Amino acid sequence: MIANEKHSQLKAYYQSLMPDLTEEGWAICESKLTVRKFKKGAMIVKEGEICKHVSFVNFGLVRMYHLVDGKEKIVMFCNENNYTADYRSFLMQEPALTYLQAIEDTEIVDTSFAGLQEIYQRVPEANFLGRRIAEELFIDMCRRTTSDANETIDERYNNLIDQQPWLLQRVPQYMIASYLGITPQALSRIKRRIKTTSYQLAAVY
Amino acid sequence: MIANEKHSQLKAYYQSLMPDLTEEGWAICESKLTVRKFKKGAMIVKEGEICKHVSFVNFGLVRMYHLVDGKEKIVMFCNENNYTADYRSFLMQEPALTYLQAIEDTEIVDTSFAGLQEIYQRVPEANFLGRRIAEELFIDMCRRTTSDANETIDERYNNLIDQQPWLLQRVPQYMIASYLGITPQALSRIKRRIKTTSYQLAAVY
DNA sequence: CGATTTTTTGAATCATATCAACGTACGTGG
DNA sequence: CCACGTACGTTGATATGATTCAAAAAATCG
Repeated sequence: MIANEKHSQLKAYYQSLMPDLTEEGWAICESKLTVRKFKKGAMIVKEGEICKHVSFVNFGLVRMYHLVDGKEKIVMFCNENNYTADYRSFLMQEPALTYLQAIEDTEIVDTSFAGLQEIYQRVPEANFLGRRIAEELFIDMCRRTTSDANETIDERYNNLIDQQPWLLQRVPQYMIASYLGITPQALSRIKRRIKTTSYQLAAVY
Repeated sequence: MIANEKHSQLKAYYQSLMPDLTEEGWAICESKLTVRKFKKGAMIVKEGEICKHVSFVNFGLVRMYHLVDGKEKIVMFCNENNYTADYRSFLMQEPALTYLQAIEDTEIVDTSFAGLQEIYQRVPEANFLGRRIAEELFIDMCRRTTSDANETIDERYNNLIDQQPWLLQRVPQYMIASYLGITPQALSRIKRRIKTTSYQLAAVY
């Protein structure tokens, strides 16, 4: 079925977190899903709106950012096979403090707040899933905070090169800079510094 | 009963999050609880150890901090009627990246990792609780991140005065500075700046 | 190819860190 | 009760690193 096709990635994701999800359980979940597409640059959530869905990214790339004094500060990027949302806004059903924007052509699978509550009620395993998603998000945030606290900017940029090299391919540098919490100029200077440093290291051998 | 006495605050907390928790359910939870006391200055969790419990604070005050280049960076304070833990370490059963220290004489109620898994299995509502706790932690972390991203240090100090005035009473200034991510000297200067600014404002009236 | 966007570079400026010294408060032992 | 030591807070001088503003160079796209 075509409907199945659209949700196959999400089904795999569910099954990886809930190994004993039944077909009936999945059918209930699937009945609550809707698919949306966004062109590159389109806004998915705007500050002040309530974030009405949690959205699983089938393909594409989404950035989450704050707008402060007219300047963007990127909080995170979400690529395919991850959930994206202003999860705080979604959970509390309060206005979002952030923007979510597709920065590539993007397809997402939405679950509404009411739909998720129904899933929690009718599919007992799903509370486990909800717990695991919140825990994962929390752990990610810890990682980020720890890295901000413990690492120099040079180290954080190097880690990004190691751990998310695809970001450098898919995202302009000024967004990387924003994500690292510095200006594009500062990042440019860091790159130069790292390049010359690694030449110096190479010369030692 | 004396045992009940020690857990009464936690029971109230559970009931606030799980209104339909049965007495049987609570009894199962309670059978997994243990109480520990720490003198002011005692370490609850050290970096490199696995955080074996989530701990509900009956009374006292706990700080969570990183040690980086021999310097402490405080991440959060936990006072009575809150959970404290290196929750990342606890969830993943991996070595902690942080320290937890009692900075007042403190009494906590522990739930072990194994104990919590058993609670999740035997008390269905508890998955909901676990989800809510993870969600709460996540939301708190969002708040913190948002505030770090959007506010000047002056604003963050002012917000702290408004929102957690008890911290100023119970915690030395150099810890507040560490929590705000600045040196004690910088905080001292901020205080002076704010004082003179508010005099100037007062003079307008 | 030309137009626009993105990145790089330079110089001036600002904020905070750092180093060092001094002031203050508190508590303990003589 | 006072004197001293320790811990905490304040203040000043200097250094460091990032930001800002401005402009040139490079890359991208229609």
